[in-house]
Parts: sequence; C-alpha cells; structure tokens
Amino acid sequence: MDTKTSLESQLKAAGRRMTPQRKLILSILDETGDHLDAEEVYRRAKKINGNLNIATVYRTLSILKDMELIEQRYFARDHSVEYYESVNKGEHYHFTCLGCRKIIEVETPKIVQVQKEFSALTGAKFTHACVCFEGYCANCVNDEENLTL
Amino acid sequence: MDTKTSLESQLKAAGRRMTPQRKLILSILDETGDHLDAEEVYRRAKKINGNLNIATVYRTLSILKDMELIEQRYFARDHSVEYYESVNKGEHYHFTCLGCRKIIEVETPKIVQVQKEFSALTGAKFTHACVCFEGYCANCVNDEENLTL
DNA sequence: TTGATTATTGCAAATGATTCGCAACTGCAA
DNA sequence: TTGCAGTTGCGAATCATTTGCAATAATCAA
Repeated sequence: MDTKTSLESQLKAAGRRMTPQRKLILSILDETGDHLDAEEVYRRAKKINGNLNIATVYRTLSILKDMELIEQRYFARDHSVEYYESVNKGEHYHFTCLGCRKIIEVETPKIVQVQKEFSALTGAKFTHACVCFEGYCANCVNDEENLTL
Repeated sequence: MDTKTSLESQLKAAGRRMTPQRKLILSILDETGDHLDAEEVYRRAKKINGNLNIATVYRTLSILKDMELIEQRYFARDHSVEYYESVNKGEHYHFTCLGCRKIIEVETPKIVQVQKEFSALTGAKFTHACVCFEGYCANCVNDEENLTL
C-alpha cells in the first residue's frame, strides 16, 4: 500500500473524498523540503491547476491538521509567519534568522523534559508545545552588533 | 523616583508624551495580575474613560513593546489568544489548560539552556524565544481521557 | 453503468483583529 | 502663552482566514 493509497483510505475513514485538488495540494506538501505557508502552497498549486481557489487550500490544510497529518507551526515571534509541515519529521523546533530569514531546525530533548517535569510536579498533561526561536545565525551575527542575547 | 515618574521619564527619553490615555492603560497593566489581551485592556480602560478608542490601546501597547516594558505573548497553540505582560516578571512560560482555560506559569531554566547549547554549537545568537504549552491541568485531566501525552 | 447521495468546489462576501490616514487636539518646552 | 510635534478619535483600509451558497463531482449501492 503506497503513500497515496494509504492517504486516500485515511481520508475515506474520516468520511472524506480524494479529489484532484487535494491530490495536488498533498503532492506539493509531500515533495517540498521547504516550509510553506498557505499562500505559498496556493501559489505553487495554482501553477498546475489555474482554477484552484485559495479557500480550497485552506480547507484542505485544515482537514490535514484535523487528521494530524500536518502541523501548523509559527516560526516568527510575532507569528506573522505561519507554516505547515509534515508531522512525520520528528520532534524539532525552529530558529528563524532575522538577518537572512533562514529557518534552522533545532533538535533537543529538553522541551520534552520540561513537559515531563511539569507533569510530574502538577499532574497536568500536555497535548502540545509551541516553541519558536528568533535571532541571528552565525553568518548574520557579525553584521548585527546591536544584539540582546 | 516612583514608578510613574520613572515611566514618564522613560517615555520622555523616547521622545513621547504622557497622556491621560497612556496613564490609564499603564495603570491597568500595572495593577492586574491577569493576562490581558488588547481587547480586554480596552474594555477595562473604557469603563473609566468612555471616550477611549481601541486604536489608542493598540498604539500604546505597541510603544510599550518597543520600549521593552511589556512583552507580547501567545498562550494558545493556534495563537488565537495573545496577551501582554510586564517584562519584569522574570523568565517563565505558559501552560494553558484546554479544560478550564486557566493559565499556569511554568518556570524552568531548560529553555535558556537550549538556546545556549544551540548558540555554542552553531554560533547563532538568540534575540527571542516564544514558548507556549497546551494541555489539561490536574483538575481537568480526569474529565478528558482522550489525551495524547 | 447509472443514479442518488452527500462531500467538495469556486466564488464572493463576511469576518475579526489590527493598522492607517487624517484633521482636530494637547502636552510640554521655551 | 505660544507653537510645534506627538497624540487622539474616528472611520476606513488591511490582510489572512472563514463562510454561505449554488453548482459540481466523488463514491457507493443497485
């Protein structure tokens, strides 16, 4: 059972249908290594199907979120930038360089540790953590000597 | 030099003026222990000065952010909720209970550690970290047995 | 294969938080 | 007291996202 079939049956299980629009949007999300926002998914998909409407993109992204196949992530502190990425990328966080806008993925077990400690302490259960970092990458740091750590 | 005078001179130093509207907004932010969003600051301020406009609230909050007297924080994963709080509260993060909507403050050095490690590793410098957690607090966790950890 | 059922689409209009332009107003320094 | 910026209130503009709706199309049972 290949990915496409599996996805199709997952959709079906959720009482949904596989349409050309969804296939297109999914293939774009699948094939890209970039971090895409809704607008960018739309832009790329529109090149292939000029008839596609952005509302369809939003609706599809929303469905995929509900099905937990993608995650919505915010990469900038002011949350002006919002991206979607596949959930099967493993635990990681994002560092956005304010100089070159590059996004660097940060891997660390410490965030999960914080959650575990807090759970042990208070009895709370976590469903989600949203973490994003901002600053200047090594390449840009020299250009920006007016920094706060 | 009391807080008010100090704030006034800070404003002045930034080439700004102390107006009744700003005094009012500042006093609300100062006196509350709650986490307020712009709308709520407006609601409370409007009770005292019925003439106040919400644009003024946004402008004042923006100025205070620029002056780094308050921080804008997002407490929900979908960032639908946005609050402002005084910066002099010390390093802490927020856990929002999806059951009762209570916000619990999480104190941990681990986030800063992550930043330090990443800096050491890559040479990057951090300017900000945005961290928010979601889940169910101990009181609500029993009511919600369909959880992901 | 066909038809019915119901999800999905495209479109345009609505939303909702935040921002902006502008003319009137006002803090404050001289 | 005066004058110059900075500030306000207002309404309109933004901008991303969502919604209502009629037309369309995917799926399934016969």
